Amino acid sequence: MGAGMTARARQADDAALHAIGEIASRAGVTTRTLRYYQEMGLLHPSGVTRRGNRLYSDADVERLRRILELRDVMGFDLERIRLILQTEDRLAELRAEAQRGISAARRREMAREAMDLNARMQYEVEEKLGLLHGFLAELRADASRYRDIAAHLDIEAVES
Amino acid sequence: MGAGMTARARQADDAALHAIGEIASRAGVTTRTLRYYQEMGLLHPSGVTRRGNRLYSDADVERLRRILELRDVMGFDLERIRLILQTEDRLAELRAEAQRGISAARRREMAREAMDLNARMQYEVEEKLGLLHGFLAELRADASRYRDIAAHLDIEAVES
DNA sequence: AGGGTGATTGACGTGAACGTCAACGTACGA
DNA sequence: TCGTACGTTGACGTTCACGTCAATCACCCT
Repeated sequence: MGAGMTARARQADDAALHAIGEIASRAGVTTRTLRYYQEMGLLHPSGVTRRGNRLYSDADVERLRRILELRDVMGFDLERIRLILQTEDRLAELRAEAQRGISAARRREMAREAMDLNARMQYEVEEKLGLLHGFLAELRADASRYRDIAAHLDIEAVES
Repeated sequence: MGAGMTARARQADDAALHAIGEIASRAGVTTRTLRYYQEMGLLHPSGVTRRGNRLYSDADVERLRRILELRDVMGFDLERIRLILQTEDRLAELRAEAQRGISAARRREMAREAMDLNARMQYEVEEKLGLLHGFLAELRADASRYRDIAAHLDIEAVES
């Protein structure tokens, strides 16, 4: 498809779809990463040109942001991220109603599953927050010790 | 050396040296990891038997804890961790006095280097703390939405 | 009509952080 | 004395998360 279409992406009905290169550079990753995430079942572009070029929606961009957040901030591997997103997706389907084919029992199970996952992740984040606070305290303590040393060196400098 | 010596490690002068297997299992890593860290210049056992078995001191254990903290909490790679520990080590040497061979200018440079590194790391930790707080907020918001869905499902259950 | 740009699908390569295996040595308890 | 447990040094294997390259295709501009 090439460039130039960027400004004309918003045609009539489709709400702003973007090419892979644009999405990648905006997110600070390579196009290879996006293809790999698709291959891993993490992020499927919501559109495609007749030639086969991937088209990403704003929702896709948001999903990518979530993936990178889980990867960089929490340090999860891609399989873990896939499971998390999968659970969230299934819950989103629940909300979307029109899920008449799913039994009430199954729906309650899905909701419980998502809530369990959410609770576990909250616990992990809180734990990590505690560790990070401790680490920050260590750093500040080190800093004050460093200042003492620097002061000592200054005194030596004056004496000599 | 084998087992059994564990309790007799504290002989006369050396203050409690432990075998690699004990250290590894206590830290939740394998012995391979400890050997790899030595190979990478991250953690050198402070003792060794005449046959060649590694002996780790309590200070070594503390250093290992630092390494795993930097690896797991901050997500740094081993090279980055090596540089951090190296800078801290040099500063510790400064404090230990008896560094008459080092010029005042060099000592001041080392102190400044350590303080710069400390400041950069504090910034990174604070940044990560911010991201984690944001992530936790997302999770809590999700949780309340999930509760709504669960409540809705309960109402349906009552209706049916 | 031709060139530049950005996309596609394979397929193979790579670096980090270990895992695993072979061959060997040694101390301890029965 | 012998088996078991634990240690040693190579050396090769493995997984993850991409990087890189080749061959091809389709727009866009001049």
